[in-house]
Amino acid sequence: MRQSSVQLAILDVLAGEGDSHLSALEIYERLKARLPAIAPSTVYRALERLTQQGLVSVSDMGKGVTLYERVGQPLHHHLVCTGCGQVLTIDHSQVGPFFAAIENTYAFRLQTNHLILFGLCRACQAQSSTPLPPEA
Amino acid sequence: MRQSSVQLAILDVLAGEGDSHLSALEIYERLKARLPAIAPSTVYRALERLTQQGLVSVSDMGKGVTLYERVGQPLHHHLVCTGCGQVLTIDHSQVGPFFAAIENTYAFRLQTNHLILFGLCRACQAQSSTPLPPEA
DNA sequence: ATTGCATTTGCAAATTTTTGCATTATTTTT
DNA sequence: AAAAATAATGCAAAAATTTGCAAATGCAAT
Repeated sequence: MRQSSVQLAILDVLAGEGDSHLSALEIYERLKARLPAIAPSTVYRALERLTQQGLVSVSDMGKGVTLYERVGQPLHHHLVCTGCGQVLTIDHSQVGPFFAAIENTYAFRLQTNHLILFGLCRACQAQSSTPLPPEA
Repeated sequence: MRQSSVQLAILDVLAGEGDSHLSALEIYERLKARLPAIAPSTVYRALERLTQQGLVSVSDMGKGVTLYERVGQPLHHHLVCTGCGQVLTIDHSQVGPFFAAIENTYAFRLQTNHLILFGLCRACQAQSSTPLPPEA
């Protein structure tokens, strides 16, 4: 794998946005400022390589688009509430031992470093078990 | 949530294929036999509901498409090798305790019931650390 | 059975993502 | 430094997925 200006620019864009989650097309838009002739497919392919290299993580948060984020230390993961859309960030310490166990059991070297788990947050659990009564 | 013929038909199609992984469009094709006027968007939306209900699981295996599978007991998960594409199936017993810990720690009720983890299988690990020498 | 309401569906259009291929860059070899 | 080999890029087209909206359907309460 060789040096790619696009990859560097993508990392820079992600860092510039405070390492928040951006979609491929959002990254593409921001990239056009410095690389006017860039094509969307190039962004998709560069993101794919960055992901393979472990520099970027992919998050399908249940929106209609895939989001990308720069991988930094410490690693983190997310819980996404399917009720209210809230996103909780969880520390890698909760996940690391599980990953290690998988690697040992299956002689597998994990590249996934960013887990997205869906479910219901406490508030939405309460709401779904006790539906709101109609207004008095 | 009410009764939907499309949802029932989808479950039937998935069961008929031996509960293998099918893409939304593959399901759509098979559905057209019995529901000639069905639209792709209907399949996507029905799959989304089935997923929310925990009856179907979603797998992005790294191909260009999302795959769907009927959820059955016992639950299982997958390790996908990014080197050779091989898919290992792992038992839920490896994952259950981890899920339970997350639920307790964050008062979160997980709906995710099918994990896809990427990495390198043993063979591909060996290959990547010791690149094959050119043929003699 | 009929009515009223909320959900699901089909269709068309918009978006997002992937793919094939020729060209351009970068690295490696000579 | 050239040449050869390999990987990245741009472009256009294809494929996959999402969205808006009106019509159809299922459910519950008459």
